[in-house]
Amino acid sequence: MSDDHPTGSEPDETALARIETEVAMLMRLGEATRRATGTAEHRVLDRAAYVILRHLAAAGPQNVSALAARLDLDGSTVTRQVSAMQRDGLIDRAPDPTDGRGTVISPTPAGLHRMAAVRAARTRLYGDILADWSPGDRDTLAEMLTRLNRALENRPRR
Amino acid sequence: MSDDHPTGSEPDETALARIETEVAMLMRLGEATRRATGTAEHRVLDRAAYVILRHLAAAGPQNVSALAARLDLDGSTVTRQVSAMQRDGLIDRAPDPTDGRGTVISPTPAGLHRMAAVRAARTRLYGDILADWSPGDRDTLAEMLTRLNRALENRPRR
DNA sequence: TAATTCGGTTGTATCATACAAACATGAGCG
DNA sequence: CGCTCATGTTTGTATGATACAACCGAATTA
Repeated sequence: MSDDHPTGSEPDETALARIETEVAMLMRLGEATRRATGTAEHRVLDRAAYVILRHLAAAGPQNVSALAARLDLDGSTVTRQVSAMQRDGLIDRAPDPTDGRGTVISPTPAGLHRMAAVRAARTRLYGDILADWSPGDRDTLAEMLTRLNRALENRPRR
Repeated sequence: MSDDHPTGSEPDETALARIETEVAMLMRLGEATRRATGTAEHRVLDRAAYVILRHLAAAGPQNVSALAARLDLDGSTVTRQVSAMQRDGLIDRAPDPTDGRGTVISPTPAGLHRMAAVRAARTRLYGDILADWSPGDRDTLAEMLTRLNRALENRPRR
């Protein structure tokens, strides 16, 4: 690659282009990795189901809209996700006592357990994948990913 | 792995767990970001269509199987993707002269043009999102993402 | 109280993807 | 050579993830 631009050397533009490239690739490979994390017995948690559980565990029970906003998903998508998760016993829905319209979603013990299992499996997988990385490099990667996500979360919305 | 565990503070395990968390989140946010890159006129390139074009541009024309292996996709998925891309004039298919079974996929000028446009738009978007990052941090992020992807590509396959 | 907004659900559509089966072609072997 | 097996590709079918629009009921507000 590295099509030389006529504007002289621009290391910054190059970094952005590389970030763009690698994020796109990570989307693909990460998807494949996710699929690879499933074992026969316990169905793989959906992309969204997993992050929903993670978020409920981290930030406490909350309603559909809050989840949708946080995960940048449409409300209808979250509704369907939590419906499926309720069917599977991963979350509970209860009417919001303070607002007759809302329903509060909370993880069930089974949901938390499943989430932890998936998380452990994936963490193990990353341990294998990054087996030959130094602790310092792992820390740097974790740090950079965290900062990237925070930046993405704060991006100006449509 | 090294003899991790109860050696007091274990920054390494924490780093892996954080990486796992942030990759999962990046999958979600990156998806949203991708959708946000589309303008009304030109349809957003699919997740796969974009990486297929990128790969064809970088590694030259190749057949369905090679693309599938490289992108960790099922062959049937690639077939359908390239069918759609052919319909849209983004790629050409020609019988492989050296192997009657194969078809060689190559990007069309229109496909390359579209790819470049999407790439530019996304790079610009990342420029906005990372506006307040130092060039050094951007380089570090790019570097870490690249290394992560290389590690994912080399992961032991099923 | 009527109008409006807000939270949630359902209807419908699209895309992304996989697995299995079918099919054609190439390769190796008796 | 002709059979068998592997390989490249496609098609059939299923599932999942997701959005947008339309809708309903409750809350808020003018």
